[in-house]
Amino acid sequence: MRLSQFFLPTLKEVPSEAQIVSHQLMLRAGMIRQSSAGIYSWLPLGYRVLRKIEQIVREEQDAAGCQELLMPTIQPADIWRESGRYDDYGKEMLRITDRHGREMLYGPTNEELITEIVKASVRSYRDLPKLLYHVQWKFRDEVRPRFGVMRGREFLMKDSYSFDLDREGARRAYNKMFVTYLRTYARMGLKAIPMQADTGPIGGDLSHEFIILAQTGESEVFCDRELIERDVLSEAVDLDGDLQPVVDTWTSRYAATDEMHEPTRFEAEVPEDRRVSARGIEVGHIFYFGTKYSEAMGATVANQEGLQVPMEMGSYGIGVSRLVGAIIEACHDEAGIVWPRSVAPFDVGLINLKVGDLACDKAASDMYQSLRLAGLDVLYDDADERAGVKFANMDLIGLPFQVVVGPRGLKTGVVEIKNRATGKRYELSPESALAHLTV
RNA sequence: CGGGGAGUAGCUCAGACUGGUAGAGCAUCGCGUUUGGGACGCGAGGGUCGCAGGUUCAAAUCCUGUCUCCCCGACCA
Repeated sequence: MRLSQFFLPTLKEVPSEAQIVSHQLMLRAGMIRQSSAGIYSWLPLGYRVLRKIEQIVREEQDAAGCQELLMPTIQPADIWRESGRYDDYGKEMLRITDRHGREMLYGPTNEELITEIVKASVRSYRDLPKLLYHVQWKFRDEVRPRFGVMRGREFLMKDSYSFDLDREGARRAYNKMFVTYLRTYARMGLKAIPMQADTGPIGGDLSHEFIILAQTGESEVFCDRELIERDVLSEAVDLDGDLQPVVDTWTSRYAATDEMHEPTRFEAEVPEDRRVSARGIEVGHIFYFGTKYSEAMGATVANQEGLQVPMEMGSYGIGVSRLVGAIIEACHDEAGIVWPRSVAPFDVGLINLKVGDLACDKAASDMYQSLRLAGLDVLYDDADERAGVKFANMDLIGLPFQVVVGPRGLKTGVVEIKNRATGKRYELSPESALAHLTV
């Protein structure tokens, strides 16, 4: 993509409404624009990141045998009356009346709808287990939306639902999602720590929040350093095998948010040098809630004895749009965003320092071609701007690598590669620069 | 939902107390000088001062109402 053609409205100054760094940077980097309180448009750069995150989530869900479908955003009130949540959910649920006076709502979550779907088609234990998910916009009419996409009213969420015959089956599904979540966050360059959680309005008695550590996180968290140091992706796990031992290694170590924190237990269980107290952001939440919905809504299957039993259910959410903000909270510096490679909107930012200079234009354009041929996503700054502006903007949007083509380097036949995360620069021939970036 | 703050040019803000017909920096456009970390000079364009009433000869400014946004708290992916 050529920068001269890309819709990237960056801001030099910090808009006054943005208080936290991820919100400020998302506005400044031209990723989002606010439409109304807690509701945002995603501009091209932001949307690229959102889709990258969504794709990682999708791949990991698929790998766990979770099947993607898509449910509507607007739901009928009836099924929520059936579950008993129509009144429980309160004003946070956006209620709508259609032209015929039918009561509808913009879904804040989908337990009722998915239960309705599965109930209609699943009759026997032979049809179980089932793991289903979708990635879809939700609306929760928060009293106080804030922090940009971190607490928006409209947000993109991946929500999965498990259906099993019995508790053991449900536990297997829960464990599968537990492990899958760890992998999902790790692939985004995040350290996510599962912590025992309250179940809130979803209900149920087994639940974990996934918290990532970030200096500007909303809640205070306490955990064993050992949990942070684990390299999740290097641990090979068989998702179809028994995952309980894996889950146990995580849940046996101390990890708690401030509301669940027990200082005495913390000090008793964790050696002093491993005690971490930090800030955290909730980026996922998993629940086992048994037959709460299946019972209320009559979602039963015939078991081996031919008896009708309510299905055992769980639900599993990842805040996809929140993750965009959360990753920035965890990955930024003075100059701007520092994207982990896996979610970066482009792999490389190519800067032509002197547009109009024949040698620079040729070298930059050749480099642009080669990088793209090598399969990289490149943002090519071909705009006629001063060097300072180009550097500042490229740092702001945080692409993992910058390739700088300028008259100074070309004199000796080199281009410069800058690693955004480390700040290190390397002068290399165009060929070795290419090789360096395509390993 | 309780408490607080703010709406003036695309962005950041001044002007309001003390009413007299709107300003700066940045951004944009033109010209020139610059050109490896957010340049400089000259010139230009751009605002129903959130909206609706009221007071007044006169309202961005005073009064009333209303809408929106932000912050703190209780609630949440």
